[in-house]
Amino acid sequence: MHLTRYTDYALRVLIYLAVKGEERSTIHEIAESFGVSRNHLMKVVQDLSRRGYITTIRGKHGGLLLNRAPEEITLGGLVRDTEHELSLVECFRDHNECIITPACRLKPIFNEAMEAFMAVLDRYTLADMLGVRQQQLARLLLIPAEET
Amino acid sequence: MHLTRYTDYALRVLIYLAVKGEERSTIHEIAESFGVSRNHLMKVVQDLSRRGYITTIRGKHGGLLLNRAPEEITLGGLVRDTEHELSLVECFRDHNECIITPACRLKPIFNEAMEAFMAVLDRYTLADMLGVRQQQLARLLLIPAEET
DNA sequence: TTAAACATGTATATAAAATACTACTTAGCG
DNA sequence: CGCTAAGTAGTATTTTATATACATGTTTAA
Repeated sequence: MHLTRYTDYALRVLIYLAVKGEERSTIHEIAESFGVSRNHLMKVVQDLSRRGYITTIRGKHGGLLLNRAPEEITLGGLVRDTEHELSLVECFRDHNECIITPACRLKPIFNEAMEAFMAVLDRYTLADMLGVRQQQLARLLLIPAEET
Repeated sequence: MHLTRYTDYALRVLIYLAVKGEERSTIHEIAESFGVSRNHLMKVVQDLSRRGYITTIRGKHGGLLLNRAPEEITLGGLVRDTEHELSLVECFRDHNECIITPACRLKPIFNEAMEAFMAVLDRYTLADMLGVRQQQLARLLLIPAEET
């Protein structure tokens, strides 16, 4: 049971952008920072852009910026947006062939568990990710200190 | 985000055995009933046996029996036993290379979410799976009605 | 008008999971 | 005593999802 790297990377991009603040960041720079595939990050970035999380600016001196306040980006929302397959077991999927489905009580129980999981994530926002640790994060990401 | 079929099948085996009650069931019969790989089920059964969930009897007229009362088998326990990889994102694993881990607040949050998820599963037992629907389950599984 | 940036589609590689295969052990039954 | 139905165990193969790479296009500031 785990989330995909896709979701993981989406979170990292948002954290990076939030730490960097007003200044533009490039995909290249973020990929370098985390030591992950630049091409894969591109897909993630496009998705985040299409969904309105970030703004992308093409051309020289282009880059990425957060498009929403960190306080308004919930973890739950993001996970729901980027994790396509949230179906825990076969009976949640389209091609379910489990014969006991009509009488089985597992589905509602797993549903309840899933909701409890998401409820926790809904309580936290990107702003909660930073907080007092913003400076430390900036250092780890090799982002020059902001003069805030 | 989903559980493996391995866990799914483990649950199905337990449900089958619980519905069948006192009578022995064979792996073959269970695999047929659900239309799943007999060989894969074998691994699951061995695992359930090693962990004390079920008793296996070799030889002619052998088969499987539940080794604990359905009321004492919790969903949470089973999932923890059969789902080996409960690490949601990279920083939960052994070979974590995410550079912001020391300052990152995601891990404790995901931990909390995971605990909320498991807490729900811990509240339900195999007995809850059957309840009023036992007859219907027996019919779906093509198990001759018990004279209870 | 060029270079730095994002955009898009397709192809390949990797890793995990599922399944299949093979050989073996146990135990009831005739 | 030997046959057969059942579980045991290890290994190999296939499948699938995910991740990564590659190739090419588009935008825009300098």
